[in-house]
Amino acid sequence: MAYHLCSSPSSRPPHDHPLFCNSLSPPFSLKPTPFRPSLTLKHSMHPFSLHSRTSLQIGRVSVQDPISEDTQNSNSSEFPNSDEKISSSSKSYIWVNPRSPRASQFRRQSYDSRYSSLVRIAESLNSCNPTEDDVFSILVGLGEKIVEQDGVVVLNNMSNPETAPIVLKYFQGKLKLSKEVILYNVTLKVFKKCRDLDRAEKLFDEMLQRGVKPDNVTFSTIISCARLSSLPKKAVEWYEKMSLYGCEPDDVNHAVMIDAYGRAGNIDMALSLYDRARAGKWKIDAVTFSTLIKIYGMSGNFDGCLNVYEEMKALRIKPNLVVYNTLLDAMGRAKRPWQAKSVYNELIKNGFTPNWATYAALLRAYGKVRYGEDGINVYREMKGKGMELNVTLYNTILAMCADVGYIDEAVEIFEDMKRSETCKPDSWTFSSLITIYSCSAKVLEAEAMLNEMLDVGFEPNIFVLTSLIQCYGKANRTDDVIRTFNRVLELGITPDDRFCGCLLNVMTQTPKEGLSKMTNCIEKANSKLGYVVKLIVEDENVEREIFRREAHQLFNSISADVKKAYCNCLIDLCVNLNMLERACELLDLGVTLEIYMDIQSKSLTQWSLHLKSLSLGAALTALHVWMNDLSKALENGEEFPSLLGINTGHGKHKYSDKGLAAVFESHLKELNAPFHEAPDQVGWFLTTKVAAKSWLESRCSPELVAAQILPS
DNA sequence: GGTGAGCTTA
Repeated sequence: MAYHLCSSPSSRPPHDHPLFCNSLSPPFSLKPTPFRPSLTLKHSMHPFSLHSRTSLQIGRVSVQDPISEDTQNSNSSEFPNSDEKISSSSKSYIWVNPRSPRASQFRRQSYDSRYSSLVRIAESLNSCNPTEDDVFSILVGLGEKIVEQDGVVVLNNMSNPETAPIVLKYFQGKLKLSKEVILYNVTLKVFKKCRDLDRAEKLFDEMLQRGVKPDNVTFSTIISCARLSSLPKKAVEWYEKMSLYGCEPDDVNHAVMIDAYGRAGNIDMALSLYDRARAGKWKIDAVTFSTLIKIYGMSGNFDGCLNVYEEMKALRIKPNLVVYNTLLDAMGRAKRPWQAKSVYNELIKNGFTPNWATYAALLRAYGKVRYGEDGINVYREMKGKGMELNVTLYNTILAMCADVGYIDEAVEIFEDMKRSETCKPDSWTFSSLITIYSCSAKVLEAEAMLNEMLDVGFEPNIFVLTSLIQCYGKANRTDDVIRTFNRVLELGITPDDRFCGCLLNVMTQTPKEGLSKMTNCIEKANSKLGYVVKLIVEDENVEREIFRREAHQLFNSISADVKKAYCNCLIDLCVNLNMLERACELLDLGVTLEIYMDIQSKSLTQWSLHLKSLSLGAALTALHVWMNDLSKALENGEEFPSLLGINTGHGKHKYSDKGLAAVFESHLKELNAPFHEAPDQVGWFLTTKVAAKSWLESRCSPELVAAQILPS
């Protein structure tokens, strides 16, 4: 089943990107900024330091490398199924020589038949009325010769939280129990299956009242019930209560708690339990290791993930597929596709067969960093193996296509999906396709896809409407933007930070006459943002301090992942309106609030300006500030380094073939600046100390430079 | 009688 690529990304027509005009369209990147862990994770006891290189860090795999096709290896069974959990403790009424080989077989058969009848009884108890009459009448069927173990087996196979306590009561009344705690524990297990922590807690109180002492199993069951009920903090509470009841946590309790602490967001505690587990030589299995990798990944400590992986190998614990998948996912989130590829190769080498989670993680890893070809290769590999893709996998591939701007490929995959017998496009699918068209301002196609979505019965959601607004904005159709915005309000959808960011981005592309309409929308969507925008568009004379204070308050009120996008757009708006001073003010605020990090850097040999992830307006503003700083340094007689450089990044942003680099090249020429593109360093413009100094000296006063970079 | 896993988007 060959997959044919209709076009390569480079065959798309170049995006028009003139320097200063209303079509100034900074590639609007709403990528979340890397998560910065608030806790420093110290693992002093680890045999591997967090900075040590692990086997997966060696060497970078080329993007162009084909993904290994060597995936036909059969999966060796890592964990033979042990099916020996059922102990034979029932009585046999026919004498068989206990030493004969037939004896154990006989015991087993006899027990199996008893066990099956107990399971059947449990099943009827799951569906009967929760009354003593009904429950007891079923249990009478057990006969008079019941033993404690019968109660354990029945309750252990139950799932009805209303009848289970009545069953418990029956056995308590019928038998003199020697291990009552076990009956309580299996009843708690029923509540755990139903994620009913309330009932579990009530039963715990009841067992205390009856004088039954809880044990470690009691606690691990309740703790696990809490974490399955998405109440990890409750899980922590119960764990901390253990010693009050004379229970010392054991291996199993710790393994559960590493997970529960991780889910409760208490990463320090999770890791310190892990440290204690290692120091105490407790048993830690592959599942717990995968939990640890996930915890490190969530905290943004991606080297920590690799170290855990190395550590488990050092402890001779065999990774399983889930460990590999978790690691793959973490490397994707870390934006390290080459390491994701290494993990993938390693799991293949070790004989595992990739499953959907493996492929989904790989696709996300490639999509995030726009490794389009690699992503499409994953799709080809899955199709080549005849894999049945599910909706999520299709959606992940389409999201990847949206990330890298593969329109034709997305359409083909969408058609393939519609032909598939096992899954149908859902609202996510349509949302991705609408996004793909919107990012390229293909209004007709986006609208057609919207109609197709409505035809099959999906309501437009905030994702779809955000994309459409972006589409109309790019196509300069302000009235359609306003119409769509009103539709959002009519549908009762609350604008979120990203939605407002999109409106703001549209505004940076809106011709002057449309600005007041856009301001109105933004005011309705977010009054704080609306106010700052109004100050920029309508109030030239507002005091600097007041403007800064309002902008500061705005940045404090929005989520971290949109701050840079907002700041970029606001600066673009200022630059579009010839307000360089305001732009500088916002850039400075952005630096102060650490929205922008390390724009300028100085080493002994090189001074640099880093413009990656800045919008065009923000980058030009930063250049202006840098040039002024250099002039000041020259005036002050500061020693210049041998090299000065500007890094614009590779400029391969999706949907924009002309990145910052191309725009800067011509802009630097206009300024007569002696910076030249470095042949061996993509995205770098370099100059020497001598050339820089003579150029700075030849420039007029800094004020005139301002005029030079502004649109005429 | 006890732990326990990857699945999404602007």
